[in-house]
Amino acid sequence: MTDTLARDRDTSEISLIQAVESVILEEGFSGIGVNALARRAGVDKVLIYRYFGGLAGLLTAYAEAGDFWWRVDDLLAEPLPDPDRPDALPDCLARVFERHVAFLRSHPVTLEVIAWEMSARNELTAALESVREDRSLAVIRGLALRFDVAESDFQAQVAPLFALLGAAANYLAARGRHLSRFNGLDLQSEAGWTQLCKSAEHMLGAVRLPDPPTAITSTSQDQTP
Amino acid sequence: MTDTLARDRDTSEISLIQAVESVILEEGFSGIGVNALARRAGVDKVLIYRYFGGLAGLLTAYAEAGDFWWRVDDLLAEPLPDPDRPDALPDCLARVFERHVAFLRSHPVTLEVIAWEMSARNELTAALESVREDRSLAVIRGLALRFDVAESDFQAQVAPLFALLGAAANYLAARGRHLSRFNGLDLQSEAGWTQLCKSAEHMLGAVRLPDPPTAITSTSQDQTP
DNA sequence: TTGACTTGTCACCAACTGGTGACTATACAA
DNA sequence: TTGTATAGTCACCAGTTGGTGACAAGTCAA
Repeated sequence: MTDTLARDRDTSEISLIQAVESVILEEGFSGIGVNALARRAGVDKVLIYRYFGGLAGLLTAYAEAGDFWWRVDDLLAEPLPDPDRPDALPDCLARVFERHVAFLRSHPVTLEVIAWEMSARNELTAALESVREDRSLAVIRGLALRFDVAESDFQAQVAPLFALLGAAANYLAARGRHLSRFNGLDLQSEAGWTQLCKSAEHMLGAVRLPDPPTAITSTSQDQTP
Repeated sequence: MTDTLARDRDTSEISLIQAVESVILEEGFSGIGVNALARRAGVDKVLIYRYFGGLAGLLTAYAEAGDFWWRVDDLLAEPLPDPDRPDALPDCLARVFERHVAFLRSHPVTLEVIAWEMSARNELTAALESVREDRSLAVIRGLALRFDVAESDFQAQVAPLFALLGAAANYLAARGRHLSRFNGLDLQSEAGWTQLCKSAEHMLGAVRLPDPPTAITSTSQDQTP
C-alpha cells in the first residue's frame, strides 16, 4: 500500500495489459499466452497469476479497459436523413451500415477478436459478444424512436437485416486482414468496399416502415441507377 | 510394389487421410497436428513425413479427396422460377441463397474450414478458397445465361450481392457452431434461419435485371407483412 | 530490532509440439 | 544366398507451453 510498492505493481499490471493489445496487433490472437505476454511486457509470467489470477483474469482486465465496439451515439450521430423524407429509412440503414464498416476497417484489434470468436470462447470474445448484442439492439431502439414506430415490430423487421449485413461486414473485414479476394471483390481496396456499401444500400432500398399511417406501401419509387 | 506391401501403405495413407476429417469433426481445426493425426490414425507419425512429405502434404491429399463446397449444378438445380415471370430474378437469387445456407448448415467440416480461414492459411483453406471463387463465379455465369443477359453487367451487379449474402451466411453458420445468439437471433434454431432467409429474400426484392427491355423498374409490389 | 507483507527473480516441473535417426522385419529380384 | 528396397516401430531431440515453489530484496508497522 506504500507509494513506491503500489506504483511498481501498477506499472507491472499496466505493462501486462498493454502487452495484450501489442501481441494481438503484432502476432494475432494465436500469439496470446502467458509466456509471450510476460516476455512482451518485460515482466515475469508469475505476476500474471499473482495479479490477475491467470490468463483469463488478464484478458478480463484488458477487456474492461479497451473499447472493441462502436458506441451507439457514433453510429446514430447526425447527419442522418430526415425521418419524414421518403426513403429515409433505407438511407438511414445504409448510413449505419457504412459507419459499421468504417469502424471495423479502422480497428484491427476488433477484427482480431472477431476472428478469435470463430475458434474459441474466452474473456475477450465474451466481452465483445456482450457489448455487441447490447449496442446493436440499442441502435435498433434508437432508430425506432427516430422514426416513431413501435419498437417490437421494428425490431422484428430490422434485427435480421442487421444480423445479415453486420455478419457480412464482420466476415469480410476479418477475412480482409490476410486475404484480398472474395467472390471476385477486393477486400483490401477502397473500391471493393465502396462497391459493397453500394450494393448494401441497393438491397436496403426494399425496406419499408412497418405500419404508421404516413408510410406508403403501394407505389414505391425505385429508381434503379 | 508387392501386393501386401502396397496394400499396407495404402491403408496407412487412407487411415491418415480419414484421421484428418475425424479430428476436424471431433476436435476442430485447432486439434490438427502430426501427433494428434498419427494417434487418431493408429499409425506412427513418421509415416506422415514419409508418405506425404509432412502435414501440408497430408492436408493437400485430404483436400483433393474431399468436397468442401456445393457443386454449381446443385445450387442451380430445378425447380427455379421461370425467367420470364416478373420478380423471377429476386426469387431465383433467394432460392440460391437458401441452398447455400442449407449446404453450410449440413456440412460441419466446411464450417470448420471456414473458421480456420479466419486465423491461418494452409492447404485446406487454400483449397476451399480456390474452389469457392471458381464456383461462385460459375453460378453467376449460369444465372446470366438463364436470364439471357450480358455476363459482365450481370456479374458487376450480382457479385457484390453474393459476396454480402454469402459472407453473412458463412459467418453466421460458422459462429452458430458454438454460439447461438447474434443480434438477437438464434443461430441454432430452424426458426432463426428461416427468419434470416426471409429477410434476405426481402432485401433481394430490390434487385432488378440490368438492361433488357422486359424488365419493369417502375411499380414494384412491396407487400410488407 | 523484529516480524509480516509485498514485489520481483529464478529455477524447475510435466506435458506437449514438430521432427529425425536408428532399428527390425518383411518382401522381392538377382 | 545375397543385396536392396520398403513398411513400420521406437527412442530421442530441442523447443515451447502453462504452471509452481523457493528465495532475495525492499517496505512498512509494531
